[in-house]
Amino acid sequence: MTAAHVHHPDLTRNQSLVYDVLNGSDAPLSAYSILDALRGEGFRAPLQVYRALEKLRAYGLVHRLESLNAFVACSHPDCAGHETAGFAICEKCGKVSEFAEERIAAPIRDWAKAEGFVLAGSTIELRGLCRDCREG
Amino acid sequence: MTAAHVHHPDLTRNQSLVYDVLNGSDAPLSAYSILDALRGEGFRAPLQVYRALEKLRAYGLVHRLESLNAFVACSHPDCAGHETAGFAICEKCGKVSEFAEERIAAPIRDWAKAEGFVLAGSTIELRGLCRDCREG
DNA sequence: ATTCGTTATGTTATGTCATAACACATCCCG
DNA sequence: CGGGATGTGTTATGACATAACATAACGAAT
Repeated sequence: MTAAHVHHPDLTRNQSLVYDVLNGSDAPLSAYSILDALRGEGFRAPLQVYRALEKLRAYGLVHRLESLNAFVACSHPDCAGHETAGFAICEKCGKVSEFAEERIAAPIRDWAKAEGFVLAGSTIELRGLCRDCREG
Repeated sequence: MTAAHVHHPDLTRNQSLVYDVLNGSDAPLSAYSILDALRGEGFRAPLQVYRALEKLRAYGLVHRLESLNAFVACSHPDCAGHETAGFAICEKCGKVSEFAEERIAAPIRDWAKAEGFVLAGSTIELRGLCRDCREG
């Protein structure tokens, strides 16, 4: 676990294993990929992964990418407060950049307020080519 | 077909049936719900639905909601040009409001440009309570 | 230290969403 | 009318996610 994430309970063994796999990956991973990566640690069933992911997401350590059905470790020191985090997904190399831009989040909150929509959460995912792949 | 959508080829029978089901629904529908709705019209297999949806999305008549694994008819007269449409999904009544706010799209394009990210498409989905459900 | 509620885990089975592969039909255009 | 492109039907399979139930570990209060 990184020193930056100090605001959540200690992780259980399963949670820690799942987090480490995600944190060590360049690209998002599906739950079943995580399962395969942890068979050597005794994992046998999808629920072992999904239950750990559920907790890790609640702690703000992991995000789900809805457009990929996949998961990533949070790249920010204190993510739990970022209700409107966004992700830029490179369609060539698969890497994901997480951003928490107030310039993007603010107009969304403003729109919701003007509409009378009580905002509980958001999914913001961009697809395209990252700088490296565009140049390559 | 609505008079507003005049910029795409005529729909085939399957495409038209799928579009009508979506257009007549208050809330997003899964592909399998659409399939069930069309069994009386002779639909037997998921592919019949998915293939129609694929075309309808290409025409800009239908959107996919990634966070729900479901589909909605487009609510705008000319949606094909809206690369950064967003959706507000009510978690109580299930209704979806589509929006195409330049105030939200512009800062996303700006961020992408500053990052050197070539934007190909985006998913913007908000979860919460719509005005009606908040008041109810 | 024992009881008891809460949380985590293991396991099997099932449910839900989506596509591969192949065959056949239809349409349109030259 | 011939031939490529597109649409359709069907079977089978792959990929993602959860229900239901049993057992175990933990932690606080007595």
